[in-house]
Amino acid sequence: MPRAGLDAAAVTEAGAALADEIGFAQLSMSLVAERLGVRTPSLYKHVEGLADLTRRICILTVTELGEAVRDATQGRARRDALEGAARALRGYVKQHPGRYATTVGVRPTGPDDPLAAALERALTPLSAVLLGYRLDPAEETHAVRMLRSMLHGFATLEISDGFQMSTSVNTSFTWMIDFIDQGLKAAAEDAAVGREVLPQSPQL
Amino acid sequence: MPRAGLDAAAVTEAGAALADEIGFAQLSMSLVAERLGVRTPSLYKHVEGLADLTRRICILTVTELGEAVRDATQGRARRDALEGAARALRGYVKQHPGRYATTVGVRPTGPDDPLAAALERALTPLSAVLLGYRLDPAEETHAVRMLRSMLHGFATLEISDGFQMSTSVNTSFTWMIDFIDQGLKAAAEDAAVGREVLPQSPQL
DNA sequence: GCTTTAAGCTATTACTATTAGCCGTTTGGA
DNA sequence: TCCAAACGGCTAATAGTAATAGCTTAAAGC
Repeated sequence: MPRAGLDAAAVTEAGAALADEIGFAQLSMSLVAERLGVRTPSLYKHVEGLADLTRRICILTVTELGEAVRDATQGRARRDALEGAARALRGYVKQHPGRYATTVGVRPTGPDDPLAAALERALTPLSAVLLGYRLDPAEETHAVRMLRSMLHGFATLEISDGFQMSTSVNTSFTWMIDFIDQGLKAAAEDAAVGREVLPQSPQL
Repeated sequence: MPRAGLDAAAVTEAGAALADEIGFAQLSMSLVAERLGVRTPSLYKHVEGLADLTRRICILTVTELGEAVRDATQGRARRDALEGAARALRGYVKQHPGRYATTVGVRPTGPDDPLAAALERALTPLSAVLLGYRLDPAEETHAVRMLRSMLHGFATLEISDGFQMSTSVNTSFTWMIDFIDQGLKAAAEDAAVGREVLPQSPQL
């Protein structure tokens, strides 16, 4: 019996691809094994089980997503960066709905969990986008959470075909980006007014 | 053998309660049967299977959610109504995470699907909230979608403990409501400027 | 009170994940 | 180069899942 040359990464990649094709809910160890031309129990030499496989796909996804958002915001600022990040995330989710589904409802088990690091790396470019708006530092966490909520919510509703009406989803998406951009500008102006009264004013 | 007096509604309610307690992913026909003091196959006299049960829980959830949002916005307008709707939705999801999980990734099969009607009823109060801001009618669908995305995204991230930092999630939530309220006001002003040039101006 | 309907049941089938243990391949050291 | 140990595939078996078939009896209607 020849070896298939598998390892954890290959099993994870096969599982991720399969999840995108048939949906995360339909993902099973047997189907992953079948795709790899191997019997089901063989997978357990590389991953600990379905839960472990799901977790590995999740980490892969968060990593890929973070890189996509980072690439899309490099060298851009404010609205350009915001739009780049938003479109990158939306595009990734549309292209990899099965992978993305593995990320909902999981959280790091501890600070040394590789998922924690991946999540932090993925959120960094979002923070960077907001940095360009020069918000009140106290507001930044709130803004990241809002941005994340909106993008995550939009993407999940879109892939499940949650938007009923025929109105263009693309137009709604652009409208939403504009809405956030305008709101962040306004919030930044408020913050700038606050900064003016400080001694080390940036205007001088 | 005495009868348990079950029907589809009772099975659905038991399933919904169980999903809230143990999580939707752990929901099974056997556990629902156990909770109702009945053998598993007996459930099939009332629901067609796990998929059907899930669908029924989903419809129940969307209905309850719509009622909660409607009650929370009755007699209020603009920011008050917005905050009421947002808090009602967030509160429901926190209280019924299992029920809510059944609603992600499902969509009506057709126009006569009871889920379609329930969804429309649930979205009506959201539209009503936005009506108070007197947006450009062409923007209203976009605004509903944005609002839905943000609230859905925030709620799902919160119940999965997706927000890492220690910064208060409550504060972030209020900040987000303010952000939207301010943005809608600004968008409404733009729309009002557009209306001014029309003959039947509302100012007169 | 009898008949019909329907709600429970047991038994069974066909999946699923997972573990135990075998056996041949590959690899690394003498 | 050969041998041993580690490792990656396998078969077989266990337990839990959804779902169906068909029996039996309780409830409802004439």
